[in-house]
Amino acid sequence: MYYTNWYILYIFAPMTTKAELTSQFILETVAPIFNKHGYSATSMNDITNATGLTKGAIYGNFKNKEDLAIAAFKLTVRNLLKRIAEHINLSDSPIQKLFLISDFYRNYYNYSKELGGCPVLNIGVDANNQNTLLLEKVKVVIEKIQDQVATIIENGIEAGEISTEINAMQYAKRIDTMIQGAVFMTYTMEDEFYLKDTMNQIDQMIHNELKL
Amino acid sequence: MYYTNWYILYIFAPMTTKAELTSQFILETVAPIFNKHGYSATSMNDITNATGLTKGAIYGNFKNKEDLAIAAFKLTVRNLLKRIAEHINLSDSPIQKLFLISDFYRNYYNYSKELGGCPVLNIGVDANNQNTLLLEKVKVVIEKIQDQVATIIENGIEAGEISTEINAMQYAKRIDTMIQGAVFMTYTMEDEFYLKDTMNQIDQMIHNELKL
DNA sequence: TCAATAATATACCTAACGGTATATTATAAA
DNA sequence: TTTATAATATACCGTTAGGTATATTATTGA
Repeated sequence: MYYTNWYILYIFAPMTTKAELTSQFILETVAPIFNKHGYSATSMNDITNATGLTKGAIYGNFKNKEDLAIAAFKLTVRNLLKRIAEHINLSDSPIQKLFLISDFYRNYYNYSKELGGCPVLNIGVDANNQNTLLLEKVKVVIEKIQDQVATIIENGIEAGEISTEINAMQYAKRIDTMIQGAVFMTYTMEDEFYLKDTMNQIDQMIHNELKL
Repeated sequence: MYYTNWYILYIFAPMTTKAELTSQFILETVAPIFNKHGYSATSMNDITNATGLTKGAIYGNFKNKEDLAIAAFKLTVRNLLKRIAEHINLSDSPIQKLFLISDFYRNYYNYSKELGGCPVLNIGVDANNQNTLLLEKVKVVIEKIQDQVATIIENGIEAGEISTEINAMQYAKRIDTMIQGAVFMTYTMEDEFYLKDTMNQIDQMIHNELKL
């Protein structure tokens, strides 16, 4: 089925070609599917059905299934990181930024459900022993997040809000580990308690161990 | 290819039929494959190749792929739980049992690699939104583990080793959540630091918050 | 308006999928 | 040793997999 009424979109994005719009549309449609079902459980048929497009359109815009999966993961993560960054920037204080991180993940269940689950957890586990390229992308994302948290902690130390005794990267990793554990438990047990309680635990940790 | 030299096994297990031995052999061979690659990424061809048996033998002993996957998961978990129980029983003191739990997971990376990864994490994520039956089994396992940890904490309270203020189930869940987070991070980042450091963190928590 | 080209649909490829009916062989009971 | 049955191998089923060549349509620039 051909479609011609894409001029509406074109008005708002005059620099993009039709193929670019199609690519973006495919990615946005497909990203939550890959995230939910995993790489090999997502078929090209699922993709054509969900988009209403044909294989010609898909393969005209993406080299193959793997290329599409990687691009979809990147899109999901880009949106997620942007959202986290926005939330963190609600305060200028490093220690408050830390509390804003836990605050973000307090409501992460509802938000991430729209993404088809937590992309870091889902693709991380799915890609392990399956897809080296995809796993590498997940690693980079985790490192990026940890670096950001570590930087906040370091800024907190410099600002005199956080104890100089603290190993910034160690605590960044601890926070990230606890978050991922809580995300896994909440999804597997279908119970938000894990996310909520773990965020309380992180807050408690910030208060008792980091804060001066 | 038919095989006739199974009498050797038969001597040591005289009560089992040939089919039971074959079933067990299939399960032990297949369990790590399912665990590693997930349900849909594991094909019946993978299974016949790994076992050296044919589809006739597989489908003679198992109803279908799902039945096989569930049986394989159960086997892996049974062995895992047995191993944990053995380790916990190295002490009679509840508080020492808690330390033995973190001690067990300190070396969990090497052990679980033999299983094809952590079955709770891998199958938990893999089965989510994919396989209801399998997900249900994972839930039961997690509940079982948490109940056991909670019971140990309660025994610790009764024995006067642990503060009466402590909510046993809450801390059981916290410990479990932190462990799963660490397992995920260690596998995804291929870095044992996460498991080691998180176990130190749990020990610290037991010392500072639970212990009287 | 018309040609050139970009983008998508259609039809089809081979291989692999899970699963099954049946033939063949191994084992057990007499 | 023979016969009944349990267990496994073989050959095959229809379907779906990812992917592609080509036809068709949309869009662009002159």
